Amino acid sequence: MEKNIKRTTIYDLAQLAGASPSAVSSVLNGTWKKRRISQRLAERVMKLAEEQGYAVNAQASLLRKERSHIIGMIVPKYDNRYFGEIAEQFEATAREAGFFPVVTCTQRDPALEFEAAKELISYQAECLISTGATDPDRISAFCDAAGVQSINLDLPGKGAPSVISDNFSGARNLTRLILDHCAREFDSTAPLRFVGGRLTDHNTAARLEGFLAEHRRRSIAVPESHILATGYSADKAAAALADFKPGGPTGLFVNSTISLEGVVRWHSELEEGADYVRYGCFDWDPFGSYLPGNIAMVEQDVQAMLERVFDLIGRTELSKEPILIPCNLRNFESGRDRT
Amino acid sequence: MEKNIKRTTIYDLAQLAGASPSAVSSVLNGTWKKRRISQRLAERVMKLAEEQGYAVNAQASLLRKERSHIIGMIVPKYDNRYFGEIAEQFEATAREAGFFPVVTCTQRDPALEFEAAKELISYQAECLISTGATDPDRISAFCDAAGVQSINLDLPGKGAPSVISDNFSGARNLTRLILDHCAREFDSTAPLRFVGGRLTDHNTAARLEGFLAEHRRRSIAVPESHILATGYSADKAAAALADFKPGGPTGLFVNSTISLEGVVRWHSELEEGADYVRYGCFDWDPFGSYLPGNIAMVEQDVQAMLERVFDLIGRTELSKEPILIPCNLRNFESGRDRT
DNA sequence: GCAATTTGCACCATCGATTGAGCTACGTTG
DNA sequence: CAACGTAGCTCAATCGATGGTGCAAATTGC
Repeated sequence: MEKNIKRTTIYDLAQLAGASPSAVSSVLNGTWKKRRISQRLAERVMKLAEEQGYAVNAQASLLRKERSHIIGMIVPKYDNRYFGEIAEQFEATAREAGFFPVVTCTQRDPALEFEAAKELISYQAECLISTGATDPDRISAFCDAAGVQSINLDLPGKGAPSVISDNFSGARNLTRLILDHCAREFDSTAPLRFVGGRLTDHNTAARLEGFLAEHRRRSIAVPESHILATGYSADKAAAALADFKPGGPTGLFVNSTISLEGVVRWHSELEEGADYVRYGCFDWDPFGSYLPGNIAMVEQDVQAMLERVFDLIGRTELSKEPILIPCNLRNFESGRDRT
Repeated sequence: MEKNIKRTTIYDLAQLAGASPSAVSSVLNGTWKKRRISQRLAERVMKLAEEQGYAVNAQASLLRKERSHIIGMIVPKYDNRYFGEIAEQFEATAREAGFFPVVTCTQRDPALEFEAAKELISYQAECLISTGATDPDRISAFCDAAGVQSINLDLPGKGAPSVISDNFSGARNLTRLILDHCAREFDSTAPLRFVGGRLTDHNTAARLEGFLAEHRRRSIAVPESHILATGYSADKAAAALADFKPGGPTGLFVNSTISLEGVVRWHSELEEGADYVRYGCFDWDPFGSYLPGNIAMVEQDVQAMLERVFDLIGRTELSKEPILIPCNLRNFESGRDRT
């Protein structure tokens, strides 16, 4: 770290080895056999590179090469298992496919999303995955203009192919399970409450539709006051429920684990009636099954989603109709399925 | 996406604008006033750049410039709040400081850690943060040789300055709380069990020391069989406890939220005696306070850790003695402190 | 022993952006 | 009207790695 020493370059190594920079380059990038460099020189150069702590300058190398093999992803947050798993699996899958993954977290901030996307394109990313983006179309428009492929994940857009969960079916199945449970355990046919998320958000809207569809199927009317999609945060969910003191069997559909935090807080602070509250949550968390009253969670199939995403990479003329991936419903009612 | 169109360059824009590439360059990088480019030309170029979806080629730009402003971080996993928060806050702090953060996840794989570190250095990162690295010294040795600053976070190393939690004190305080609680609630002075982690890992070792120190202070002997540091995974923690059927008041010190998953599974499957189990966990999770039997969690102070890390950046002649950051003990006993 | 290969490398243009050093045309001043 | 200034550019070298081409020297074939 002494001063800002210039990094070692192939020119330095060439001098030390008494060879030409191009010979050094070909030794270090593995093309030396094709270029008929002797084993002797190759070994000398590799030893020197090791000693000098040489690392190729990717900027220079990529500038010269055709492809960057960089693949970018923007992600809103790392504060839940879903996005954490997406980032982790994306990196692993990308590496396996010979890409260099770069993931960046944009805090659900539309301006930052766009800035980050531009930065990734500056770095010559060959493809950009917008995960849960607030304004995916702005990003895909920019990618289009720059001639870079883009794919939406988790939230759909109109400007690029989208891979998303089948929110409608997942929500309908979860609603069905909670309603069934309330009927069985409490003999109740009261409508559930829908807590968390934002209706302007496609996923929340699709989940609400599934929620309502199942109620309709059973001819249960859902009053407007039961739709508490007041935003994404534990505090907002808790606030939305603050005044609600359940007077009997109560079922809740919780939209996201982050909202679940608020619901559980509300639930644990209830003075009475807590034992008659049952809920299920769209999204999974390992501790979810141990929360009193939680009877099921919907786990999105991250692996399948990413497989579809990687299928799309490099392909052209793709439909922009969202590709729906089924979710897994994890049922905790009987204590099973906790792994 | 039609074919592999060449990306737009300043040469393309220069042609379209009827100007020279250098004029275009200076317009787009903001130095045009200094270089006495007319407002008229500047506006024309910027409009064209917009239309053509121009994005500067960072490879070319960085190759020419002195500094990259790239700052790299490797992180083991995104499967818990601690590392998620580290990654998220690191990115935010780095951006504020004018850096371009690149975070990559290495799955606790030593080989991948090293590969990823080398890649980040290839990309001309000015500084590399090794978070929870299995073999941080190998990485810092390489960084040293390449003339790049490196800093260890979460787990210490000998080759670079380290910022870590005060695991000893945190563990001692947690142990104290659990022992106090067991004494108060059950009138028990039995030694706790230590579950999860690996003793070869510095943090586990330091926490075990804190755990033992508090027992010693109270003259409570801890049998070897109570040290169940059999690895990092829910399954391993559950397996370590599988044969243990508590015959009375029982206290557990759980080392990491990932181990906690296993402990909670074991706890929830106990046929009897579950009501007499109390535990606390080193590391925090938002659902932790709602788990039956969980009386406290240790939250590591990510913000403070990262502040110290950024203090160190760019400085030289730093001590390699680990910098200890105090942890926050979250006490759930009375239902407080759940936020 | 001489031509024909083959081996082993060096030379140099190139990728796109940056930046110090000009260069030109116009206007001003004395 | 010559000398000078300045606005508004352009030129060209440069960053480090790559890979096509070229060219001695060493080796082989006959």
